[in-house]
Amino acid sequence: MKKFTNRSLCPISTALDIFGDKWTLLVIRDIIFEGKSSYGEFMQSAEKIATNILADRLGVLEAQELIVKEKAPGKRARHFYHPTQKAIALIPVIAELILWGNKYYPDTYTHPKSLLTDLKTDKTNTIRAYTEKLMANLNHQKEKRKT
Amino acid sequence: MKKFTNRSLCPISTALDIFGDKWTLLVIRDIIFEGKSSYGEFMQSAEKIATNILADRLGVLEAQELIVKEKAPGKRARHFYHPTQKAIALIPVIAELILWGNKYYPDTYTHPKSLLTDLKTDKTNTIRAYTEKLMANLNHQKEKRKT
DNA sequence: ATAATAAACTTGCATTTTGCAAGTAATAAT
DNA sequence: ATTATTACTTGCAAAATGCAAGTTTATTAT
Repeated sequence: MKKFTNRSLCPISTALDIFGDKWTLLVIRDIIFEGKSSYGEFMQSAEKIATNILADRLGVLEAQELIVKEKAPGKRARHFYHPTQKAIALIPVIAELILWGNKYYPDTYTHPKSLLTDLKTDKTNTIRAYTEKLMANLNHQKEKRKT
Repeated sequence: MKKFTNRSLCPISTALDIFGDKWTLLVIRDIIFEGKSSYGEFMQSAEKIATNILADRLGVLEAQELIVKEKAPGKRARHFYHPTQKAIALIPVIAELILWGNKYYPDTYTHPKSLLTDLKTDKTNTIRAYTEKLMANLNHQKEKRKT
């Protein structure tokens, strides 16, 4: 696993200490915008992450409390990876990244396709909608844990 | 120099292909928020970038047209590195990164210190103010080039 | 009960990137 | 002419990445 060091007390560098690489934010993207939650689903993304890198990044994300790992009920040796509030709070960052990326690389597109058009049309409400939906799931799980 | 490949047509992965590492965005930060413009100034930042990494990243940023390199008039072997519109357009991304970083790592702070409080108080106008100031400089240089 | 299948990793190893120290080239001040 | 400053380049060790293959645990099929 990657070692974790804080290079400075800058909030940008502190954020980059966690996900300043080519892969970590793509896993977050898959979880947040594509609704993916399992190892196999992450492996299927277009960028073709290597299995050892994926395992490492899931470990980092869990250690930094951006995701929680849960045993899937009944289903084989399957696990679910769910976002925490800390990951959900990255939605505005990723939304701005999408807008920037598409502005300067217009051939790019998102999954789902509507995400990009929605962001261009009404950024604030699109971010709010994704955030609220994921926060609701998060509360729903907490409820389950209580019972 | 780092080789450049597009892993997919996702705007996020395309953006990360350029600055998905621990250093590139810090150089952009120095240029945009701290008004730095020379090699020596970048070297002085708290994170202590290695000189070969800095040289590499300045090359990437120039190749990707996020900065332009200019010979400093009269002054030694000095160069200036100025942001292009493409770099200035990253301000919203970095602003959201700052807010996220400080929310989950409250000990962090920005240079200048006012930047963080301004973003918390009025994100939209803070982003606009930084953007307009840098865009004005950019236009001013174009004028100079004409004469 | 046994075998086959599937999901989620782990391991080994070659390649690439990073980090650190030292050296060099071009210009300018003294 | 000598020294200092700025912006690099080079060499090398350490770490991260990428690829292929193997392992583990659990479930389904026979």
